[in-house]
Amino acid sequence: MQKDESAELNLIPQLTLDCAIFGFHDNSLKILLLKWKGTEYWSLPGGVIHQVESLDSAASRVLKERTGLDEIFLRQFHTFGKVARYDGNEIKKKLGHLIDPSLWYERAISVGYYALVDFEAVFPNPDTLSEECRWWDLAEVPELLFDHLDILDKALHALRLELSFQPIGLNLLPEKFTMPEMMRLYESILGKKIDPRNFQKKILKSGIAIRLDEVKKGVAHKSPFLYKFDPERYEEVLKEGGLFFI
Amino acid sequence: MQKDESAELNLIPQLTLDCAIFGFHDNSLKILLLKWKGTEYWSLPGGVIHQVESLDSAASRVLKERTGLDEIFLRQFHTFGKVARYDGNEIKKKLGHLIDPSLWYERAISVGYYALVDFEAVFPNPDTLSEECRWWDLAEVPELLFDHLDILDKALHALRLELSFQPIGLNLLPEKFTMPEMMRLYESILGKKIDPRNFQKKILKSGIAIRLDEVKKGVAHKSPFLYKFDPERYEEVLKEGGLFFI
DNA sequence: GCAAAAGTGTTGGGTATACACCCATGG
DNA sequence: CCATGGGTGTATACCCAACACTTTTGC
Repeated sequence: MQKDESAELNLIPQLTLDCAIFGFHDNSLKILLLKWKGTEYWSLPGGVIHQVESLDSAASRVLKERTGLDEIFLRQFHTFGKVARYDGNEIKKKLGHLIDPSLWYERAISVGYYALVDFEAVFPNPDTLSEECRWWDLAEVPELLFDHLDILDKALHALRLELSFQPIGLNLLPEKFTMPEMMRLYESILGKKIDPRNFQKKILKSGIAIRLDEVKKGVAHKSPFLYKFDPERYEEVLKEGGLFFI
Repeated sequence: MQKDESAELNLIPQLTLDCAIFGFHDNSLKILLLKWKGTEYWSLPGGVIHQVESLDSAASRVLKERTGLDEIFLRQFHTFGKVARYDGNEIKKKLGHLIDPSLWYERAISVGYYALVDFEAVFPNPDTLSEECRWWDLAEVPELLFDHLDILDKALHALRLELSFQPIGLNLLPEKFTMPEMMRLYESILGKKIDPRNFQKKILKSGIAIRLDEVKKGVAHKSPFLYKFDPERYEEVLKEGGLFFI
């Protein structure tokens, strides 16, 4: 986007943001992606920053637009500032029918956010340049435009690092959840297997989750108990030094 | 700074960077600050971003200018994007004699970096708007301009979080150092006391530091042994899951 | 009844913590 | 010789990892 145009629209020039929106469903971690109109190319949802809004508000706005959710758990994790983040030729070739490449030749710096949302509560919503917005399993992510694979990698890395200090479970799981669900959430973020006995012991000892007098019905096999978080205790444990699963 | 001027100078408009440069000396953590010409006000060193350089290169450039050092350990930690980061009245009142406030009324977003340097190797060097550049003990930091106290706080917080995963010691200590020096470095970052016996055990068992056949002379009291890092082993330990002192 | 997933306890090894005294040096 | 900080070992508690079988349910 050119400066003149940015100025007209009251945008901060050459600055954008991109969001890695994570959800959890079917025992695996998902990421919300957009498909660009008339192409087979996908990217992370992103947006511009208005002169009158903070970076955080801009990210909330973008998330609200794509997911319909307010009060989303959002964390800024890195700002991407290489000189050649976009390849002019790539844009001309892949997106030339959609946007005027001359407007996109200028360098852009992008602030990366990751978001954790309740999969069930999201209504995915394409933006003006995209025709589809949907969840992808992390293991099956298609080729992404620009440097969005880098951004996604770094988001995942930040998520792993902060797993011990952020209320990940509270934001990615529904209000009532089972212990195996929570365990598989941790497994999919960490990329490794966890022993179910040790996991349960640790969670229950920490007190962050409480067993309800209720089991999950309608599933095959033995009915698992349902749990809910104790948000105050969760916060407390994270502040006291974290919840490590290394 | 206004867009016209940015364009002339080939700068990215409305985007700056600020650096929290940490050193370690006299058993305490220090931060490098600039004093603005004709005032008693201090701030973190910062700079602009040229169209033809990456964010990381811009930060390296600023650091080279302020410290004389190349190949500095630098980490981006957060981007500060509130709408009203600068207070126009504050600038007019405090810095009106130095800069034209009309040029600074425009909002700026700042990318924060922290740097870890060998205190002894630095030659502090003021920039064009400052008359002094010197180290301050973290416990005695004066009032800072703009939102630089926030930035410093967040830098320290990031440093603490990454203490277990980054080669902090290697970058903040001289080539040969004593165990109590290293211990007090950790103490000053974490803000708490560590047991010297347990500290030594842990460091030596990890293998990141090797005792030399040499003691530090010319100090009062018993001469402490000197150690040096084993950089490969240090990297290895950090990758394997970190070096925790919680 | 059988396949699939849930639920559950114990033990051994290792790691973190707590703790106090002697030693070397400079002044 | 004394004040100061450096150097060191042990005993204990806790935590974590390893490990396998029974139960429940849907099909």
